Amino acid sequence: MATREIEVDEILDRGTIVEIFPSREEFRGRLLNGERLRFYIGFDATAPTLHLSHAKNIMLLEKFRKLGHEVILLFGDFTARIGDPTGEISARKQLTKEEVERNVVEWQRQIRPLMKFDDPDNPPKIRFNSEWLAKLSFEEVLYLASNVTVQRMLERDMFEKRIKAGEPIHLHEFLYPLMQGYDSVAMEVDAELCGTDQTFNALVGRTLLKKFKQKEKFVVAVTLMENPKTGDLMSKSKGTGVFLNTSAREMFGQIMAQPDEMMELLFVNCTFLSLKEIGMLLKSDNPRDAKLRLAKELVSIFHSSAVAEKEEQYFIETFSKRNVIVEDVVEKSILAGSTILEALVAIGFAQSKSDARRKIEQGGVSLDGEKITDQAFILDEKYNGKILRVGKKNIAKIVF
RNA sequence: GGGUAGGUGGCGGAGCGGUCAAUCGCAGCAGACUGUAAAUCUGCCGACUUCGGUCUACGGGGGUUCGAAUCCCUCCCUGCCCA
Repeated sequence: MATREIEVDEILDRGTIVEIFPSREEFRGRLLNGERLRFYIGFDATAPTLHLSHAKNIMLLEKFRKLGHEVILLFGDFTARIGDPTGEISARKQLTKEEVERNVVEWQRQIRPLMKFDDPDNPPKIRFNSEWLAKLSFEEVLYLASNVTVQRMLERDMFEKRIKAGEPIHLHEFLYPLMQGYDSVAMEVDAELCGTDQTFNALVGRTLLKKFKQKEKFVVAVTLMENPKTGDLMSKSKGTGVFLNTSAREMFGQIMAQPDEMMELLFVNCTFLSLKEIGMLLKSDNPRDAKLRLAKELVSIFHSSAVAEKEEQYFIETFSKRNVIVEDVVEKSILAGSTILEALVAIGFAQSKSDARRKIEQGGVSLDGEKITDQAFILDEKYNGKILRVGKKNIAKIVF
């Protein structure tokens, strides 16, 4: 059937997939010959917050699931103890079973809009790699390790970089690719989706699977959410992330705060718009309009189109026209009689009183549009319902 | 095991007895300009403060000194070279 081919090619060529091992053509052939393949993607579930990069991967996996393939979300609860070698020194704290379970519940809640968990015919599966990794004996680990050479390990760019930079590499970090590789063996998967930074690990898995089970595993390397201009990844610490567990309003704002050069990546990987339409949007006169559309698309996916519509209006009024819609602002309750300093800290608009002081001194704090200059300003009931604004982004209606 | 160079704020990296809450760069915050983008400019960037100050900080501990991030002892950690 030609329609199937078109579907498959769309997935393979959209741009999300960067590289396929051993080759795109072999993978395509297997996708088209009617067999049901087992896909998996691994997550480090140490943090309960997901961002769009996770979303992108899950959206891709969902496409394969819809084609009828089996998909597994693997939570690396065991590998999380080491952490993928990124430069951090020591073994990470082991998460308790409860913490892992809580994280998984939280994850599912956040990705529910992206994947049909309750599909009766082909539900996605969730697994944990402690299931097999925690059981390996030292002997088995040795055997595993005997299949990979130090030279091969040193090929990994991260290790190479660290050697060049004179940074330590701990021996246990070498085990990370082995463990991740063993996941493939334990689950006997046909394909692994991974970020391009994980290709090495995934390929180790390919080697192991071939050796132990005489099975060909495809490695599908997926683009990273990397700023094409600066090379920075979307990250929390740089404040460039778009997080999935936020309100529609915050998400809208986070998208609008994205650099222009991120738009194409986000459109292609995180929306369902056609490449043609994306191309047209990116050519529009004011990049801001394309970004508004992007924000609306994404908020629609994670919340609803009605909410997205409303948030767009809110955004335009509040930030473009600088009107404040009083009824529509988040309420923050504070204690009557608090000083402005205490209140700013209490509602999270300042990190400390010192920080709050600075913000006031610098003219960043206003109440109902009037700048506050007095640090000793007292907030009491007569200000109930007034709008407190700190900087551009922090707006709240204060209630007592 | 031997030698050698190091461990400073979110990161990079100065300082090597007082004037160090610690030069500078990045990141961050506030303001101006804007499209909650970028670039640019200005100011800020440990905490508390009755704005006089006070407290906590330069791997850990101990010491010398009126005074230590800076000197000494000891412990821990890391790179590199040799074995």
